[in-house]
This record gives sequence, structure tokens and C-alpha cells, in this order.
Amino acid sequence: MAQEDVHHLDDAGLALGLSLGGGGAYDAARQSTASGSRLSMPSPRALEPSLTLSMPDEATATGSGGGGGAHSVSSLSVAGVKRERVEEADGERASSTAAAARAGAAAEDDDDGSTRKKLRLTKEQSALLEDRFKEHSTLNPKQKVALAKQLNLRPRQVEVWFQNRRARTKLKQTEVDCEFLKRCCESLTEENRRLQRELQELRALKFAAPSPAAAAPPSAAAPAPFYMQLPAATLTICPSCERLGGPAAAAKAEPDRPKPAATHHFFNPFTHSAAC
DNA sequence: AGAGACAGCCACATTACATCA
DNA sequence: GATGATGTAATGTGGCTGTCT
Repeated sequence: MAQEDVHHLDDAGLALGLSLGGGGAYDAARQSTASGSRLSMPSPRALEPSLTLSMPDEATATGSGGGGGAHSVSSLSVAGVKRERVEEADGERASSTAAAARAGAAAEDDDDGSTRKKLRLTKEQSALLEDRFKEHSTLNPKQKVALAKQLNLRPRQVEVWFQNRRARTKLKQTEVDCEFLKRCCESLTEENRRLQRELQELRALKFAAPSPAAAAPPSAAAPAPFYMQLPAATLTICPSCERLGGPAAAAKAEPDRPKPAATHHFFNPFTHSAAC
């Protein structure tokens, strides 16, 4: 399928939802959210059951991420509280698995907490994260904790890195897709122009050499098929079934059937497929 | 079995900081 | 050194699924 050819991102299976009818039930459910434009990807939880435990401790965990730092601490929203809980759990896991984690990156934000310090990952950290991302664009909790330990980061930082990385990948793919669609549009426009010219030439030929039927009195002449009166752009030959597309053809094929708005055969020149 | 609460994860938008030209 | 652009870590928000009660 062209959809797969075009929209596959990488081995992680990220896909841009530009096509209609794609995706499974889970994606469909996710895409039906209020935002509408949200693009989705399969949830790792469908494959990896959560193994994390929430522990009510860790308010003392330092760092901009753990506890949300100066900003999220002040949050009174439900989601903010929720996130704080998540981070508390993360921080606790980090403290239980790697005491050195806080001595590492987290120890960098050792000021009064009034400003948000931004960690710059080292080349080694970035490289390892990239490697892991190439393997899987999502992490299960165990992998997250292990990777955080390996990188001397907090699990929350690893999680955030993966989130941001997925967003960057998606953005890049969107740009690629936009460029592709632009080229498709240009190609189609050019093809349309060519066909219009061709049609004009054929019409000129037809009138230059009138057929016997054309010479007959107008009253006796059989009316031209409806599709002959249509602009050329509305006529399409379906390469699969070799039938003429367009509303008239659809009406002729199934005269008793109610006519939906788009029953004609749509030929996609890029996929070389027809929706028959 | 169905409902509600909750935890965990996600996408997405945005902010804020670090770096570079 | 100041400044704007850019990259990206971090934060906030809302939605979904799975689990538990």
C-alpha cells in the first residue's frame, strides 16, 4: 500500500495519520478525542503491562523534574497534582535503584529552586538515548529505570527525552509529507494541463472531420452521452475495472441505487490504485 | 457486570533555558 | 557584550487504557 510506503517513519512504527481509514481500533479511539487533529501511535501499554508502583515519599527529591520543580509545585490543577504524583513515583524508583542518580544530573539544580535549570545531555547520554530510541520509540517502566540508571539521570528525564524525541520525529516526518504532497499537487496540476490540451486537440479533430451522425438534422441526432458534456477534469478511467468514472457513469451502472456524493471511481495517480 | 476512582502513559502545546551566529 | 534564532529539556494539560474496589 502506498499509505505504508509513504507514511512509515522508522522501525518504531510511528506513522503520520494523513490517510483515511488507517489505524486500528485503538488509534481510532485515540483520534476521536476532542482535539480532533491529534495524531496517534500505538500505546506501548497494549504490549507492555505497567509494572510501576507508586510510593508516597519523595517530596524531598531535588531537581527540576522531580516534583515539578518550582513551577509544578505551585500548580493547583488536578493534572498538576497528578503529574506530581507520577514524578514522586518516578523519583522514588530512582532513589531506590540509583542513589547516584540524584548525585548526577539532578545535583546540578542545586540552587534555590526559583529558576528552572536546564540540563544539557552529554554526547554519550544523547548517543545512548538515540540508540535506544532506534530500537523502540517507547520504553516500558523497567527499561526506563534501567536506562536512567545507566545514564545517571532520573527516569522522568528519560521519559521526557523520549516524549520530545517522538515529537521531533513526527514533526520531521510531517515536513517530509508536506513536501511530498506539494510535489504531488504540482505533478497533478501539470498532468491536468496536459490532459486539457489533449482534449482540446481531440475536439478540434472531431469538428474538423464531422461524422455522418453529426451531419444529420439536429432533431434526429442522438444526444451525446452525458459524460461527453462534462468538463474533462471530471472524467476518469478507472485502470482497475476499465470503466469510466464520474457521476454519469455511476448512475448508469446502478440506476436504481441512491447516489451518494462520491460514487465515481477515484483513481489515485500516486498509488496507482482505484477505489472501486 | 457495570461504575467510579485512580495510576500510568501518551500527545500536544508551551515555556524557558543554553548555545550559536 | 548584546541580540535574535534555534534547539531542546522541562512543564502543563487533557485524553485514554488498565486495574482495583
